[in-house]
Amino acid sequence: MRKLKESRRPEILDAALQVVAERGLEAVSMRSVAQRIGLTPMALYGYFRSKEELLDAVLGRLLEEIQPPPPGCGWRSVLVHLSYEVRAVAQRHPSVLPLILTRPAVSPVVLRVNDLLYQALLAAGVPPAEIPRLERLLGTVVIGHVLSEVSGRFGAGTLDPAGRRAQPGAGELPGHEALAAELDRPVDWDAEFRANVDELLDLVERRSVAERRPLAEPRPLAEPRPLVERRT
Amino acid sequence: MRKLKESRRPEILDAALQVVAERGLEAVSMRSVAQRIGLTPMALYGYFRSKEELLDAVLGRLLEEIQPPPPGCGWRSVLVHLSYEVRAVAQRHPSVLPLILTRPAVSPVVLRVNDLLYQALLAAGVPPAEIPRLERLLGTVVIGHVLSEVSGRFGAGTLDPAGRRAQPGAGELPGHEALAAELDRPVDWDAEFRANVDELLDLVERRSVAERRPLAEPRPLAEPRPLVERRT
DNA sequence: GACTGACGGTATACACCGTAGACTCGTCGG
DNA sequence: CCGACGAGTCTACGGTGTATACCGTCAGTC
Repeated sequence: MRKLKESRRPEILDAALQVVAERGLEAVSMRSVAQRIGLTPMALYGYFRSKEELLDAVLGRLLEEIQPPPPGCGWRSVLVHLSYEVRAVAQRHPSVLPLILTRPAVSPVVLRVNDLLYQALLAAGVPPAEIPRLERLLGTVVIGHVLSEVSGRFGAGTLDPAGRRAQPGAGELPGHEALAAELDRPVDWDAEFRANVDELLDLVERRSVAERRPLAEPRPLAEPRPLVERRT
Repeated sequence: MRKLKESRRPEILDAALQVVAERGLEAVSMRSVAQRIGLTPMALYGYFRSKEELLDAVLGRLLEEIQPPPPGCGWRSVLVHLSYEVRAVAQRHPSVLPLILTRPAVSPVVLRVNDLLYQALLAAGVPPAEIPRLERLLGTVVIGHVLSEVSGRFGAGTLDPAGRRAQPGAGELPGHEALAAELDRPVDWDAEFRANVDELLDLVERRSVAERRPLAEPRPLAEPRPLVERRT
């Protein structure tokens, strides 16, 4: 039997990942990827219809690296675990990450992860009408944070606050001045990520019906607000 | 006096915005932009050192469209206003948005917006040590939501849930099945954005010291959309 | 054993891209 | 009048994605 056509797809994706790891995302071209495995650029078109489709496949491969949560742990642990896994994958392949918001990313693996999120939110006792929105919010926060961390939105702008304050006319930025001490302090991104996820999960917990377990810590008057009514 | 070189920068940025509005972000090239105002591609290099710098300037121009909040309104109104402004700008120029997370975006206008956020959080009574993180979280949620909405992460994948459930082996996605009714319902993205911002601001309020006003006070459910109308 | 597809891959070509370098002007101060 | 200068052009180079045509090699089948 001849070697199946599908059999070289992983090889090509590996090559693409190598290129992106070594020389950045914009160094990925059909020529550079093909050359790495001794092929002609046009050979890749037997496996992917376009460069776009190849990049989508690269992203899919990345997402397959996220490990499923250990069975039998509570909903909160599941959500925490998945958040950390996403961040870990992102940190392993920082240059590829921008694809995740540029491309629609509808792949089986995304479906599976989403399903785990749905199950966890169901187990948490969140009313079903709220679940899709909360799942999207959680995903947005996790992906948004990781992407900002990796692609520089949190980077130079935030890390050199002294220079930033000096830039415009003096006294133009009273907020920055009042917070100078805090802004100069280096940031522990791990801790910040943990705090954000934790806070989001508190929010989820507050949305759960029946308050199955009254929040362990005495949280001062967190009156659950009536939801904005959605219609349509 | 000779016409200053700086004088044509806005013209070039307008041309770039037209190109991106009509033919998408990847249709922006030095050639296409220059042609639109009757110039040679190389002429642009007198105003921008590279295409990258031009795109950064385009993004900066967009951010300048966001209107400052009307003076004298409360911290919560300020934050709501700014969130909605960002979303409005994004919806006016959806194709340009991916730049905002791809590029570091350190510009004076970003500084000014951040400063307004800092001031609002200070006014809310949030302890200073918490403010930088909360500002980043708020920004991440707003930008992440808008970007997901615009660039398709919320799009095809979520909008055709029936087809998605049919894709993998039956029974592989118990979460999706349990939520089928909810997932089939069309989504009101305006309402979802409002709800997310509102929830984040509740979170901010809960972080504020002294609980200056105990939240029992009836807050108008629907924040009236900022009245300030833009002109350009 | 010869014939026939199909398949993996190649070669060539095209239109386009960002941009470096040298060039041409029209205008200005002296 | 002259030199300087700055805005803009021309040409060219190396790179890109990919459409089209082509080729050798194998699996089966007669």
